[in-house]
Order: sequence, then structure tokens, then C-alpha cells
Amino acid sequence: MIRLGLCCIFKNEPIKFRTTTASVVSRLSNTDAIEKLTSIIRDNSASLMAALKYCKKNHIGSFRVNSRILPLATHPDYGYSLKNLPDGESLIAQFLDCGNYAAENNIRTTFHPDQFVVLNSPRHDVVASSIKEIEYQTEVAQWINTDVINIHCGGGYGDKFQALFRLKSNVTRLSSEARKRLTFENDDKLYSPAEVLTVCNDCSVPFVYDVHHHRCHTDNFDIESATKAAISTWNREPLFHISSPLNGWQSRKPRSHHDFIDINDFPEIWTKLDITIEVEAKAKELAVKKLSKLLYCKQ
DNA sequence: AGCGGTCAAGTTGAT
DNA sequence: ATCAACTTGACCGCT
Repeated sequence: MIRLGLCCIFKNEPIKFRTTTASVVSRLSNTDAIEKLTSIIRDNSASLMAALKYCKKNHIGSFRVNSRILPLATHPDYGYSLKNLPDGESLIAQFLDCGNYAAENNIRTTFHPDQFVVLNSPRHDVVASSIKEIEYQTEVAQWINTDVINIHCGGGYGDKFQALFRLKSNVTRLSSEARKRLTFENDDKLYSPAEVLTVCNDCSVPFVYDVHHHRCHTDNFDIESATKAAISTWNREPLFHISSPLNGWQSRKPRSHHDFIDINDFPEIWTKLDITIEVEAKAKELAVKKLSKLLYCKQ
């Protein structure tokens, strides 16, 4: 069975995640800052539960959690740990509820740290803050039963061999709980499936195969062989990504995402697999439901 | 209510 | 040299 995944937010459904910025927090007193952050986090944990319930009701098997579910958690000046907030225990309890709900209802959750997480940077400060961010998401992942924290391989820096060597080396600096969840994804211009697979096999990290990125940045693999190689890296249900180009494959920028998935972009061989496929489409839950319907009709 | 500017952070490639 | 794009717009302060 295919499990489709919704990414982070909703198009029509009134489920919203809140955030704030360092600039706003900096203008508040310590008490007011804590109150504001607590209120946002409380709302976000409720929204996460609402999102999981929406997924359950609509037969969406997976939900990607926004990295900013705890805004500013790793900020150098305004960062915090939930444990140290006055209402920390009750906030953690709300996330534990989400985790229990997800487990009981077989909703898979994932994280996708943002572009600032670059584990192979030659800059030590960048690697340090990347590790900090991954460890923060790992802590939340443990509360909410998330089994994937998915990142790209990072920059090329004019020497991809050295860059990937640094990546492999820095993976060993992560906690075991982080490493249990870490995955690598091929990107659309630098690291192809063939390249990512070598790293994944070297450090026993599962490979998240993004077929849209593969079509933007090809290598010697065809879709079928990349699919099979990706599956072999997983010790649990494999995770793939799908999207369609905004203005068609012949457009100037085929990398940008369409509102929906064109069924012709969906690899035929995927229909027979037991996998999670995250739908990266701007119409969000509408795109997941539409794709679900198309796939159901196909079979 | 609506709108424009801002938001912590990296890296690449298009313009 | 500047800037949009990337997993995702949301929020604040002004009119």
C-alpha cells in the first residue's frame, strides 16, 4: 500500500501554525517573551493534533512537521528548551499526546530541517548550528513518534568528494537518537541519487528518493533502478518525494512546484510498493486528496 | 481590513 | 553584484 504524505501546512483547511521572530521577542520583557512563546507552542501542539486528526479522517498516512513548531528554539540569543519553560511539562505532555495519537492511528510523521542545516559545510559554526538544529528536532521527534529527519547532503564547495567526506564524518557527531532518524535526499542541482546512495550506504543512513529532483538533475540511474536502490537502504517503510513542475518540463524553471501532481509524473512502478510518498505540491491537502483519487482509479 | 516590510541561519545558479 | 529558490508564508506595524 502507498501512504501519501502532506507537507507542513494546509491550503483550505483552517489549521494554522504560528511563529514569531527574534526581532519581536527582543522587544519584550523576559516574562512577556516567555508568555508569547508558550502561547504559540501551546497553539502549535493543538494544531499538530488537529493536523493528525485531519490526516486520519481523510486517509492521509503521513504528515511532515514544520521545523518551526517551536519557534526560535535553537536561536543563539532567544533559544530555549521546553523543559526550562514554566509550563514546559504541560507543553511536552501535549506533544506526547500527539505522538500517542499518531502511533495509535498509524500516522507517520517526519521532519525536514530547512536550508540552514548544512552538515557538510567547511565552516565549523555552520556545522555546529546544524547539529544543534537536528538535535532539537530529534527531541521533538521523540515526543511525537517521528522516525525521519530528512536533510540534503549540503554544498559542493568545488570538491564534492571532500564535501561528502566531511558529511560522513559529521554524521558521527550526532546523538544515536538523531542518527536513528537521519535520512539523506537527492537535490535538484548538486547531489544526484547515485552520489547520495554512496553516502547512505557508507554510513547506514536511509535514502529519501525525490523523483522530481532526479528529473531535474539526472545521473546514470533510471527511475526504476534508483527506486530499487533507495528501498534497499531502508530498515523500515521507505520514504519518497513527488512533485510536478509549475509550468511543465519544457519551461525555463521546471524545478518550481505546481499546485497539484500530474499523474503522468507519478512513476508507474511506485504503485505496487509499500512506501510513503510525501506530496510536495502547493495545493497541499487538496493535492494529496486529488492524487489519492487518481491512484485509486488507476488500480 | 488591507498592505508592505521583515524574518537567525547557507549555498547555488540565474539574471 | 544581486537575488530568488529551497520543505513552508506568517506576523507586525502602519495606514
